[in-house]
Amino acid sequence: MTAAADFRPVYQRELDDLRNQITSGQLAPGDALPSEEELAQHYDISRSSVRGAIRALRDSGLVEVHRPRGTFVRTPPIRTVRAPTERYQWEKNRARLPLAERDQTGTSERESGLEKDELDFHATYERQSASEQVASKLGVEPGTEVLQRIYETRRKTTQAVIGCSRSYLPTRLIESNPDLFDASNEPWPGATSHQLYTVGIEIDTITDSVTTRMPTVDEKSLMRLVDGTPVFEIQKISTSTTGTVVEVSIIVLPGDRAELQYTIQLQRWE
Amino acid sequence: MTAAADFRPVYQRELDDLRNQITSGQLAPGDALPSEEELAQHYDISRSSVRGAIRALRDSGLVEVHRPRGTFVRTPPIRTVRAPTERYQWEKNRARLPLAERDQTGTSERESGLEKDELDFHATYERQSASEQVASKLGVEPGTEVLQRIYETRRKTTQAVIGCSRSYLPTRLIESNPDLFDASNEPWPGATSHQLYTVGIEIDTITDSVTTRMPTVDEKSLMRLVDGTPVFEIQKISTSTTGTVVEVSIIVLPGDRAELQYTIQLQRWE
DNA sequence: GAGTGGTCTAGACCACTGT
DNA sequence: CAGTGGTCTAGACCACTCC
Repeated sequence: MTAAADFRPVYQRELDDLRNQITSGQLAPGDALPSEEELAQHYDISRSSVRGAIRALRDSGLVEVHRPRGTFVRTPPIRTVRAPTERYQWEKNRARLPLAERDQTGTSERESGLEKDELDFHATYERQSASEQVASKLGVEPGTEVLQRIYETRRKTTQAVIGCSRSYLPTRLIESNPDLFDASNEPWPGATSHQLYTVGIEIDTITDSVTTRMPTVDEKSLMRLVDGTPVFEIQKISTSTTGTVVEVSIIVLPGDRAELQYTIQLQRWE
Repeated sequence: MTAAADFRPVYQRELDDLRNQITSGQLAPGDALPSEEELAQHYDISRSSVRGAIRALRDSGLVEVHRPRGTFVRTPPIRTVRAPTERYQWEKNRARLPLAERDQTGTSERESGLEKDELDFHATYERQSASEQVASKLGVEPGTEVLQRIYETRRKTTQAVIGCSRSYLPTRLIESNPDLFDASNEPWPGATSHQLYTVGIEIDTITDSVTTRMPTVDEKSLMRLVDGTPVFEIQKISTSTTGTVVEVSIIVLPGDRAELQYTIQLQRWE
């Protein structure tokens, strides 16, 4: 039914209308949208069509649903800057400091801008044989024994995961220090840089390969991601001063709350 | 109707089933899914519910729809690696080479792995007053005159946009060379590095701030993105050897076909 | 012309929240 | 208890492509 002056799908009118109201600020962040029933009556369309429009708004991150309270204009999330260029150097410098200083601040606190007691940190260790993918990155044969370490940092208040990483180290490189196989030593003061330092390894180069994708179902609920939020996946490869790949990490970060900052210093002319 | 042995939504059974078939390889990339009607009969649910499941599969990038041919298992797209760490240095080095050498290969070809004649390159220039956002990045007063340059690189065959960037230069810095205001000189051999070289500017540091988000409606159709594909947005800030910000660029890349690779060289111990 | 997915309607019941 | 969004059904018509 209804006038067909418009050739586009019925719900487009509602979609455009709401989108305009939001981007123009007529509907401010935090404001509630009318209920689906009300919208259906207002635009004289069925509730299914209303839901189509709202889905489009969700997918583009403009609104979020708090069931069963209603649908609200989304407050743009604050992005935490992660600056690997400086961060990795900072970590390396800390590795040779005395324990007292290494123990001061962990990397997660430094970067998230949160205090130690606002964060829950969790580490799981497991000896594994390297999958094909990990092996090829590490430059070892598939099946070679590696130590898998899974790190999760959560906000204490909400228990939402802020960042999650899986790290792989060939066990052969680190077996001279049995402490490195014991997860209960985490959080290790001075992080991986210091752990490797105890077995005589110095990191020379780190390569971050950054990709973006939609989260898996698990990641979505773990990180409390709203619909239409992508994630960063960073593959971090650390090479030692002897040219060996010593660690591969896969880091997943919520795409709406993270910003990655890389600084490239160019060589001077002349 | 139907047995309620399962507490989850009706379409979950179909969703899990199809997801397994795809990840296990039972349904290979390129294979067609059964039609919505067939699926509805097979799982004994309504077509709307089938569509819910298919939408979830699309959103997680597992299938794509070629209307009205059918729904197909998606072939994982090939990611083109973009390595700014080397790329920016390469561009800078080229700036002082003779014209003949600068003219050889452009940056877009080098990085996309495609030949010059497979790409369509388009540039638009416009003098503007700086928006608040651009001005704050450039470190100038809002309203200061800037040159906006919009670059679009398309695949010649499909006309799909491979990358799009908007660059802003304060006109004051470059007014000594009128050629720099003429878009018909694009593609300029040696790119921005050489353009700035002609007005005596040497770039010292470049900072890339990488974020990820869902594309706007326009970006989605321009880049021919399938549903559930995020984009990278890179804010590139170039600083000259005198410490002045000379260029701000905003680069948007398709998230399913791009990979960003940054290399961090650490200082040696001792 | 057959078959596909896109859109749409007009109903219905549910779990959950806040009052 | 009222009101929300989530799920679901059983129909319908359409534009489009491929044969």
